Amino acid sequence: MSGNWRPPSSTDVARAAGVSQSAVSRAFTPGARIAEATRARILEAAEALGYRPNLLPKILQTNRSGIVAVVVGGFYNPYFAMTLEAFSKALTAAGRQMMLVRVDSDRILDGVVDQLAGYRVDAVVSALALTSQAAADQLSKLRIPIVTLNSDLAGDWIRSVSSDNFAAGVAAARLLRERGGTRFGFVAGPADSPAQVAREAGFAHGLAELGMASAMRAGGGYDYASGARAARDLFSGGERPDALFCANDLAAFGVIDVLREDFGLGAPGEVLLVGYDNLDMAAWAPYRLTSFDQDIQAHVAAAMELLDLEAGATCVARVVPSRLVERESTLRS
Amino acid sequence: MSGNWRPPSSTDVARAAGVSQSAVSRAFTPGARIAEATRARILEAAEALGYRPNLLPKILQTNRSGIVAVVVGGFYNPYFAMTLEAFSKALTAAGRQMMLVRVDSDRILDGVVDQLAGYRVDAVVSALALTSQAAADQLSKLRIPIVTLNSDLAGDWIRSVSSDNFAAGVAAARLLRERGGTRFGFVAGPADSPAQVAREAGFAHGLAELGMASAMRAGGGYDYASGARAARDLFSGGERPDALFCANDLAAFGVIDVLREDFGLGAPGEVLLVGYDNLDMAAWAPYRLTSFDQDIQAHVAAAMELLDLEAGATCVARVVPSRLVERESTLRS
DNA sequence: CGAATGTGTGCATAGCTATTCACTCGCCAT
DNA sequence: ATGGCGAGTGAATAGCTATGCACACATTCG
Repeated sequence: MSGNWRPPSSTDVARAAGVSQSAVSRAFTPGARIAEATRARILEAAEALGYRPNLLPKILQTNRSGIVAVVVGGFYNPYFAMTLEAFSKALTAAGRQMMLVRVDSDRILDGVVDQLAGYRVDAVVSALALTSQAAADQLSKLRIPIVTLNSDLAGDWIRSVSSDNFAAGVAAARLLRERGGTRFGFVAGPADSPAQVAREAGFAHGLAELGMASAMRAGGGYDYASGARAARDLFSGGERPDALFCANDLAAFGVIDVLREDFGLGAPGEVLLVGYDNLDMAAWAPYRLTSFDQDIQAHVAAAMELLDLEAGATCVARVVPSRLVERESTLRS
Repeated sequence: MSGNWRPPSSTDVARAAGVSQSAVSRAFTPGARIAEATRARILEAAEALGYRPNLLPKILQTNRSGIVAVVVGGFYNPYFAMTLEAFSKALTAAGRQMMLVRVDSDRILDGVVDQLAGYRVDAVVSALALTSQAAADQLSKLRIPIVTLNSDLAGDWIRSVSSDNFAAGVAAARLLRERGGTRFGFVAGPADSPAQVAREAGFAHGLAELGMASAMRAGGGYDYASGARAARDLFSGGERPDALFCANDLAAFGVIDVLREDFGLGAPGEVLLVGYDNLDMAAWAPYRLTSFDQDIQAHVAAAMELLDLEAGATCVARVVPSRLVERESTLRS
């Protein structure tokens, strides 16, 4: 109604209850020294006025906002949604708020850092597949802690949580060999993703250990279309692989659909397949995909711990093991 | 390093540059009266100190934080991820920040409203399937505008954006009839979702208009498992439907997989199917599901408009038409 | 009964920025 | 020459809360 309305302040409540502003503050501060009768009167007045304590002055003094910024690159992959959900739960449980920041590629530099600093966010979690070292350096200079997921940034205020991508790659090679694979293929993710690089390196290492020829290679993205393209590339040539490790589940689904539709190769069946992320869909009937479960709970728990490390001198890195969940995609028909 | 470090303030910069605090403020305020030479000297000093203007004092005075809270119930449905992504883009483009709040059921009351009010969020967007009227009333009393998506809350500061769920239900009935359906079934979402209720009502209305018998009914959730259960229920009895309208795509996928696996009913084929949301997956080979596209861009654009309506006296509601995307699930084999 | 302890309350202040007001110059026009 | 004007700058202030300090009063103990 009125043009310049202003939410009630503690002073307004104090006036209404006939006490001082400090009394109001104490009424809302657990453990503060205040008579129960006074407290009741104040709460009543506050309720009537619709008063809620303004958090900003406290933040202004302490420079601790209780806000954690989570930076993501997009949501096309359900894995991000799962991570976001887990983070949201954990932050809420810790009494903190999540500020969600979405960036296209590395345009993060243009003002986003300024914004985050301006709001005095307590820390930044980067769930970006690719993260800009420049942005990280800026945040470091501002002494804002950063926790990266599956990334390989380094710096004073940077901590990281990763899957043991390399070990999983090795395990994938062993499993596929054990199940009877002889001609191996790797469906790659984007080249600038450290997770992709480590998974591929691990797979190559595992194959070498087993004395197998190195894998054929296709793909180059974490999305469905990229997997579909990779499958066409791999199976259009003369020498077809019979065992595939895919950089993630989403790409694996693209592979499976193309194999079935375009090449009549029913999976499970003629081609062995392993993915990564263990999405809900991996258990669905058309896929039944063997996959590495990233144990998001553990990732998030580790990240939450690292958030509050104030020292920040040494670069802390945590590695969370992935758990292999085997389904029919690694069974011969 | 030092225990109580404090980020540089405008006063620190002023001291370093040999000017007053107000000059520093003006150097960072576009269009402020300041000599170019002075400005340059200040920016240099600010850069050296790593100064970023603190946004909190301004918020403290204006009570406008630039933060919009987005409330969601979970991310299990990729549709939420798509909505979130679109909102994030729109808010960033408008120079605002997103605070993401996740609530289990209606525990939103327990402190979340207090938090949001405390941070002085400019508005709340509720993407919750089910939303608590009590929470909405609290926010209204605080004069915080709310925009709900596909909900039916009402109140002074509440605006809503919805799909034309009823019309889509009618359209689904007509399409299924046109394609040859004779025995209809409805796979329901959760009973407390207004969207579910409207879709079902529209479907029933459409069938009645066509002079068909009312639909068999099963399900009761928006998730995959609920759809799977519904399919078993519907096809275990004697009279099997041959045309299904599913409350959303996720449930439809569950239906399709069960029909194929448990009953050998290939879809597309013997059973006609229509879903809702037009997820990416609806286009994938195992599904090729006819679905209603909610036009998220339009939803978000409408919501962004409604956010800044300051008047708030009348309850504004926008309806966004859904677009039918037909695929093979509505073709007879 | 005096001192000491404890309880409850008010006063004053820090924290940082944008903005208004006032002031000083230099310059132009009358 | 002098009033007026515009540009550039500094001082002061509002905005709200938590908290340290001081004070008043009640209670208990020696």
